[in-house]
Amino acid sequence: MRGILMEEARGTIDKRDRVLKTALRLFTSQGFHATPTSQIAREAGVATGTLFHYFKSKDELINALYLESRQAFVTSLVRGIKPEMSLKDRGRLYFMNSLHWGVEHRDMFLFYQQFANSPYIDARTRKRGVQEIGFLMEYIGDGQREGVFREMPADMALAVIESIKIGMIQYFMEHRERLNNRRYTEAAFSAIWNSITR
Amino acid sequence: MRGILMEEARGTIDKRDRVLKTALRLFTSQGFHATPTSQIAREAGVATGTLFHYFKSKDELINALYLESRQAFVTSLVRGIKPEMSLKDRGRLYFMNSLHWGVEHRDMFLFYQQFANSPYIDARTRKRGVQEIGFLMEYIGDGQREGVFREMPADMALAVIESIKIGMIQYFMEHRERLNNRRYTEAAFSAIWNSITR
DNA sequence: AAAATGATTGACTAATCAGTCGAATAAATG
DNA sequence: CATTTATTCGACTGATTAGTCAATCATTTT
Repeated sequence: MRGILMEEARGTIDKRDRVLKTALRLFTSQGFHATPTSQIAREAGVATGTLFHYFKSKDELINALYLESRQAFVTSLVRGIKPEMSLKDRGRLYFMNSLHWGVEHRDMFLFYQQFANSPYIDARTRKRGVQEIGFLMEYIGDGQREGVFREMPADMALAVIESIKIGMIQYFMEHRERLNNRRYTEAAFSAIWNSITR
Repeated sequence: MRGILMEEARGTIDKRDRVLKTALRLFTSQGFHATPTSQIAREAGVATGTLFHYFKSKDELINALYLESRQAFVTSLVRGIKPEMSLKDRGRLYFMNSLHWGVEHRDMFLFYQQFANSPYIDARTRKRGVQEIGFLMEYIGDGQREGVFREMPADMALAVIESIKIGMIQYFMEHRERLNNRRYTEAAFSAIWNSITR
């Protein structure tokens, strides 16, 4: 049975966690099929048997990573959002939250990018993963009702916003020093804002 | 020796070409490592030995695909571009060329997206693949000199343009019927244009 | 039509893969 | 302290992989 005392529990959780972290890093840098379970186990410092003790299969491992990454991302997305904020301020905060999270959780972000729509993630697991889209669809609906956004199908506006957001996360990953300079992050937000507003 | 008469030559070129086309389709839908050479050969209707007769290794095959896809894309990109065109007209045409090519050459586009920056493409092959960036960098330089573009680092502007372009190609792939409706394609171009202009 | 050359084949191999299993150890429980 | 239960190990297995090779077939040249 899983230990209750801190010291005892840590050893156990530690190994499961080290497997997850190592797999995340290797999957994003090498791809799923190019990463053997033997390498994950070796670099995590556990035996292959231990890996399969915590995850019944390699697929279960990647699905666990997907759930963990999505949870972490969606939680960070809504941080500080208040209903009384203006449309523009809400949009800016969504963007800044995504931007900082993406850059600071590089592996998780890249994993999400690469694998969220991959066949390795089973349909049932993915189905519950549209929370983020839900937030943003509502946001776009608000903007259209207020007449602030240009005429454009809502799903096209969503595609525009999301693609710039992803592009900017990748951009700031390669220019981390600019992430704490308002001139650059605000320029990036302006690109999004102007792309869909009148 | 490779035949000179049409009928004889066709048989030969046919098999090499069928291997390439089949590999392109399977790599984009299943991924590189998830696609065994045996499956490529089987679905192309050739023996595994034939595949390795034309491509020394699986890596050489993916690199050949990369070169072919890039060549096809860059060629289509500049179609109809004239130096005397206005900045906006040139931008629109670059976009429309990319959009139509991407949607109509789905496999090549997806391949380019998935594999252009993957470790399977060797450095030497990739190095000669910055032609497209060259065009667009010049374009952005022109826009900044004319004072049409908002203040923003050139590489950030490039990242914005490229990411929206990719997003829109994916969008129109799922809405092919809208590709021949100016209202939609022009709305997509406006998103790009407004994202970087004053 | 004989010789030479390249195209094509598929059985085969060595290496590697995901996943198993029985033994050993550590922790929790009565 | 004795017993049960959870954790960890790594050698092992059957399946699958990229790539080989000796043989055959088709075409061109002499």
